[in-house]
Amino acid sequence: MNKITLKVIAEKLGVSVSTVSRALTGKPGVSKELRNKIIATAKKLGYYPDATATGLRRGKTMTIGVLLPELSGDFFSQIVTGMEKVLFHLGYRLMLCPTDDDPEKEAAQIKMLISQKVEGILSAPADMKANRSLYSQVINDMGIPIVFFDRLVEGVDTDYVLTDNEDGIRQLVDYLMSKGHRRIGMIHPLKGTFTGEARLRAFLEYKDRIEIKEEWVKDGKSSEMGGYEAFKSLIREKDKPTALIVGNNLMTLGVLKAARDLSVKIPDDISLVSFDDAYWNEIFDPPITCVAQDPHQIGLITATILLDKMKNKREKGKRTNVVLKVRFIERSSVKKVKG
Amino acid sequence: MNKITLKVIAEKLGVSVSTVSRALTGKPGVSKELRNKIIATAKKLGYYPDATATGLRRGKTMTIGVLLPELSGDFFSQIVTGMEKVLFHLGYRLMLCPTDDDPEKEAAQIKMLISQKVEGILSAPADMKANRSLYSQVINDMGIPIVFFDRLVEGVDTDYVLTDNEDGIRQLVDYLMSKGHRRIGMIHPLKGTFTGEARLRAFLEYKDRIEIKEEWVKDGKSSEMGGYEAFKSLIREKDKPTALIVGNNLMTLGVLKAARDLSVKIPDDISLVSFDDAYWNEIFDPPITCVAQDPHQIGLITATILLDKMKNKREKGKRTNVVLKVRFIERSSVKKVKG
DNA sequence: CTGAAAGCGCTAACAG
DNA sequence: CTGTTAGCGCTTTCAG
Repeated sequence: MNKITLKVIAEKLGVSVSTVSRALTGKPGVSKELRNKIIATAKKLGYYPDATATGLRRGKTMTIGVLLPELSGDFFSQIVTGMEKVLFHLGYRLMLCPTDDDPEKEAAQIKMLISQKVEGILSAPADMKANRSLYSQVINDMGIPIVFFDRLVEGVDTDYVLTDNEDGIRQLVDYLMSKGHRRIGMIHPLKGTFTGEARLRAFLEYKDRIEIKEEWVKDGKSSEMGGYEAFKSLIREKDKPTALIVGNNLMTLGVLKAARDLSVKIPDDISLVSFDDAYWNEIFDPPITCVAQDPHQIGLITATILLDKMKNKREKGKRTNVVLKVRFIERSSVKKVKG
Repeated sequence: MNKITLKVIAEKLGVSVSTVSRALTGKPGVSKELRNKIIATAKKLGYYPDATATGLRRGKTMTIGVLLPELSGDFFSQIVTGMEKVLFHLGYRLMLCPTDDDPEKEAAQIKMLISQKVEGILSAPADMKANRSLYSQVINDMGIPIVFFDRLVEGVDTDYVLTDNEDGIRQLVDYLMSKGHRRIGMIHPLKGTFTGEARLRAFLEYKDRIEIKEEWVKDGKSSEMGGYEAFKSLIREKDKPTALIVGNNLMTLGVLKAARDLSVKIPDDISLVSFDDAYWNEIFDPPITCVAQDPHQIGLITATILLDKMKNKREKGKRTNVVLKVRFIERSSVKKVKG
């Protein structure tokens, strides 16, 4: 049960360590027979290359760090699945780092990834500004390529894959208006996050065309629980909006639960539209009208861009910035009202 | 922008590398002042310890491998969140490895984890038997502790945290019987997986007490898509069961979608119960009766057991085997019928 | 085609 | 309290 290293194999075969290394890593410079013999005994002995040694020697580790708010929830896990799909076959592993949308935890994770000598980082940053200098340091001083997805940090010059949040919100509001709604509320994603700010801002731009009371706008904290609470307090107002925009799919879940608990009928008592689709949105009664992103696709694209950056590290100035459109899906969670 | 290593710091301060190492790792044997000075300049210079070097030197890496069928889906991501909760604060990182329930991919991931020198592995194995000898080799030859969760591999002697699948199925069937159902079908999780086999087997034990036609039992492949297809083909039978057990929450989603697409009314046309709860189960119309696991809890327990194994590596014989009970939740997806 | 040698950055005896 | 030394296992010149 002794540890099997190159040296052990080399001694067993009476050759040198470097030859064994070359044979096993598929490098040229070993006769075919010798190579096969080496491969055979490596397998027989149960040799597993030591990634820490390789990593130390080469300064690279074949691992990609992924920073994201949370593992649970449909949206990010779909994204990660997409990333994994493109990266796994190329031999890369993912190191997933949940930040809980806490900039300090995010910073700790970033430092950890630096220590790990990751070859690249994919990040949906916790906060729009908090770790700006750390991110810049990673890119410039450490030379680790970063691609942001879903969210970004202002002032950090790098590639990103975002969704057109403004357009998404506009599609939602315009639709509601077309159905006669003029009094609209919103439960938006966590304040401080890129998506939270962007979606809220886009919504508030309608303040001259529709009625938006301050009490109709709540921070749903991006979570089921937050959406649940926000809806409860919003629906308690005597003067209610006729329609509500919910800023992501987790919060929609919470809102629906709250509506059920309080016997609020959708769309009769209040109309509802959601940013993000989800498998269950179509099954609910009523099915939820929404604008849909394609998280799996986001993952694929983001990973592909990183790969490209890692390959062509020369073209320093090049930036790939993608902004994806959402898809509007009309279902039955909005009723027509008189202006 | 040169790489900052212990050596750089040492030279800058005119001390030796080992002193710097001791100071930075909090080991005794450095005067308080010197230590502070070292810590200060390390920070000023932007020093990040090289995990590959530390890992190589110590043979340990502070990382835990997690093998699981998939990242997406509520169940496993909740489990992982639980694991992360206990492991992160102790300085461990998780390396998540999706297997897609494919034993070959699983084997590749395991070998990768060995190479990575992980300190422990948490696994929901892809197949009940496929990688038995590899798992045993990891435990015995490599000395890497493993804890199985949700599923296990037969014949691999190690700790595990499972759910009482048999009891869960029994509660479901008994409940259906109490509502008068005697013709029951099942859409079970992927054949070959521990949970798939266990839940199916438990169900089939009722074959003398209720009617179970062969066409009423389908493999839903553990996925939404699989559940969707299975339900479609099942409901097409002229002779249908009066009630259906769906073997996990992803498949339930698919079944509900199919029911909607085909205008099959639940519970009027067919009654439904589900293994696993989910946030949305309560919101659906009708809300779904089910037996619930607590995935977050599973994660916490599994991680805790692994931690314990890593600490007390001496007690080789000790095994912690947990079997968790499910919680029955009655909602409205089953109607009473006449026996 | 093959071998010898020099480290990658860090830790852990062992001396002093 | 601090420094010196010897590697961890691997890759990569540089010779032959």
